[in-house]
Amino acid sequence: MGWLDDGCNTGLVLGLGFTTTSLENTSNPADHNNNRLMKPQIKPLMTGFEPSLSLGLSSDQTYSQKTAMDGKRSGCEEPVVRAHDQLYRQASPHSAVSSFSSGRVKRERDLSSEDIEVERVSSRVSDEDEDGTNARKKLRLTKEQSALLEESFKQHSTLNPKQKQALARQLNLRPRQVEVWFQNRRARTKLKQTEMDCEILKKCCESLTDENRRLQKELQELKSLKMAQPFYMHMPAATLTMCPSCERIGGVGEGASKSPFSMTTKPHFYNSFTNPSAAC
DNA sequence: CTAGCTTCACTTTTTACATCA
DNA sequence: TTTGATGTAAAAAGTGAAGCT
Repeated sequence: MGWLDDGCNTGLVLGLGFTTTSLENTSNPADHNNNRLMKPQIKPLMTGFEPSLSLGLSSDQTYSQKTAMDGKRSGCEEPVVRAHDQLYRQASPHSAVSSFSSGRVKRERDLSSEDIEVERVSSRVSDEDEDGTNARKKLRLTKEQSALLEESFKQHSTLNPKQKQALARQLNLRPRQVEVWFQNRRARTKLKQTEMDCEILKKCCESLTDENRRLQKELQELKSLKMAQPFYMHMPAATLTMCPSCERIGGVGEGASKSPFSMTTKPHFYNSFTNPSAAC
């Protein structure tokens, strides 16, 4: 980051520091599985920012496109269901066939006995489609199902097995489907949060850049002032002190505060680590 | 140490919708 | 105006790894 350099070679360093905590913890504090959300791989955005953090501008476009699309879609909360989709849902109310074919072996291995039992009960269609093929079909959740899942997600971002079972029964879905929905929902939440964090960081970056420019300019002005005043040149550096109370530069001895060279404005000895408000 | 379970990150597949010729 | 092809975003689901008990 070039704008962090001390371009004047004055020995003065303008530092940039940034620490923050999670802006929004979407998980429920009471959730028994909350600690899992703090795994190392997701920590960076949850716990702090490294000074060397770089921002990718490409995400800007992605973000705007996504939000545009979101807006577009949120405008019609329930997308128009096409005729064939309607038919599919109506003719096959147990449309939760999903991808039973390809992943079946593994999933049956992974399923708990309870899940398998529910699977048998609520497996709402056979593995084969109406046309007899074994093509993978995917469920589109109904508006009601999505609403209930969302409601449940607001209460718990993760589900324990009992909650999962109950919700699956309530929605007439397989527990695996509920599990997948929550998994994807968590991922989307995190992605959204990441995009928001990215936007905030970009704004902070811009603000810090401006601040840096301003300070550099101020530094230049001070240097030229220094050059124009031989009095300072002849003064030993050690005799220039900053009065802690009036924050004026003075020399040794009384009357120093009355120096014609006293600072009339507060100097910007600003530490971004302790004064982040200047940036954000 | 191992097994079982859960979650996550990453990926693939399917669906819905917009646009254009 | 209608229709089919195509592109794209979102959602559902698959897979493997890692952490925990």
